[in-house]
Amino acid sequence: MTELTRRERMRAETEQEIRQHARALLVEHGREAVTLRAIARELGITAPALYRYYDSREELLRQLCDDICTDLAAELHTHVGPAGEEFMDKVFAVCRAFRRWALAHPEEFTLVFASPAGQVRDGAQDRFAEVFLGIVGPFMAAQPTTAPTEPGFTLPDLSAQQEVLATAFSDQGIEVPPEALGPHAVYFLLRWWVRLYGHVALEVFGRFPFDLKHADQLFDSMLHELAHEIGLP
Amino acid sequence: MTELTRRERMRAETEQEIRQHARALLVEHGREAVTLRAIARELGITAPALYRYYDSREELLRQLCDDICTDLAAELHTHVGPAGEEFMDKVFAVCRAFRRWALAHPEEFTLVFASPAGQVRDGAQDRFAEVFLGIVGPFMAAQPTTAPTEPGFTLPDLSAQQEVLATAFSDQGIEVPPEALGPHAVYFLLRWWVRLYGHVALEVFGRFPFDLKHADQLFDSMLHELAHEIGLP
DNA sequence: AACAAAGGTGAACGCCGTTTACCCTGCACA
DNA sequence: TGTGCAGGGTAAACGGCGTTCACCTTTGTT
Repeated sequence: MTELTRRERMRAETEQEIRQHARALLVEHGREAVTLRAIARELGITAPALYRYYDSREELLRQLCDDICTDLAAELHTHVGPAGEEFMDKVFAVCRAFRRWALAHPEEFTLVFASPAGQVRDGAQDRFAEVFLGIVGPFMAAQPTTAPTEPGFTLPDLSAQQEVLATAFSDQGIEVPPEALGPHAVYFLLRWWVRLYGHVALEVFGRFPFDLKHADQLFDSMLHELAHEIGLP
Repeated sequence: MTELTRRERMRAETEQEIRQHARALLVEHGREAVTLRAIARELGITAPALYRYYDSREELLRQLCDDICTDLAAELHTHVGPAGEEFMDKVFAVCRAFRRWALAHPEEFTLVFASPAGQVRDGAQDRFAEVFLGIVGPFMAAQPTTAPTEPGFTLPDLSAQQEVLATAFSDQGIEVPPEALGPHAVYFLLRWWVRLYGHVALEVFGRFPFDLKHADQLFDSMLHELAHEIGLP
């Protein structure tokens, strides 16, 4: 049945426990509280023992970042739902789920989405892109066609991104017809992400210029605007 | 001439030096490196001496946050320029200056614009709003009229924000005619900030779904789009 | 049965924020 | 003109941190 030796099982279990407690510390007391000694204390072992599992605290945080991405991806896929429903309903559902998740998990959001470049990222950047494209891919495949932007606008040069996007999708086994990957589509994807991220981050960090009640309404307005811009009601 | 006693001059000087070194540490080695002991070392004094100036490291960071806001505001006001030029040129100049500043000072941007709610903010939130409104106010006063949004959209309820905005402006001595503060104006302000912040933060944190060359082009497209939406070419 | 590796320990090093007790020194006031 | 006191500094100490090292026990393999 299980090909694992006793030691390997123990190791896997401990590893799991480490991540769980690290996650709990992050959620409840913030990034600074994710401390090797605190984790060890909760596990009933000593801090140096953790070095059998991770090379440093930094690496543990990277791992944590990865775990969060995985969970977030699962959570969001939940809201994609079956293939039946209306296209925009699904997109809206995923966006709203992202906002809800971010507001409910500010510390995790901060770690994953607002850490300065050199720190946690590096490997996690790919992980994040993977999650993002995993969510977005099916939509781009299903999207009937992208409304051309109004004449008079010169699109920025996004040919490089088209290719990156195409190979990323095929790497992940997501089939997206090439005609759905025109420059308009890429451009629109970026605009969507900018606004979604912008609103959510501002709300999480309390950086709107004044206290917003009805932030939900503002968020929904933004979604409808975006939908309008690709030609859907 | 100077009403200050010798001791007061010394104190002011030291205070200044503390801030400078703290700032340098932040810029060069990140938030975690802003350490009481490190600052003291550079000043040639001992760490406990700093408690004559700040109650805690947290408070020092808050103060630092304030200083950054002040400098940023000055920097941005530089780009507002004299009253002569074209309206949109000025708005664009300020937005581009903000992006340049953020990319050139990622650690400072992170501290001020991407710290989870409870931490640095609290008092700094007002400070930030002050800076934001100080920049935005003159534009809203000068703006001819706001193009109504397309029919079929229901604006979110922003009446509370209208009032907050109005009193904030008058508190700061900025004269904005009440007809420039309609719900459309407030709504448009928020959309602008969401997109500006969204793009800049994503770029600073490297959280676009793939590596963007030509991010400038994307940024400029966004600006032109926004200008288009209030009815300017 | 012998042995090597894995996983744990305790002690130590050098950081850190913060508190405490103490010491000068410049300033105000008698 | 002295006197006292507050302001700005010190050293020492506490507890917590990441990390390293030497060591010891358990486990799996040969």
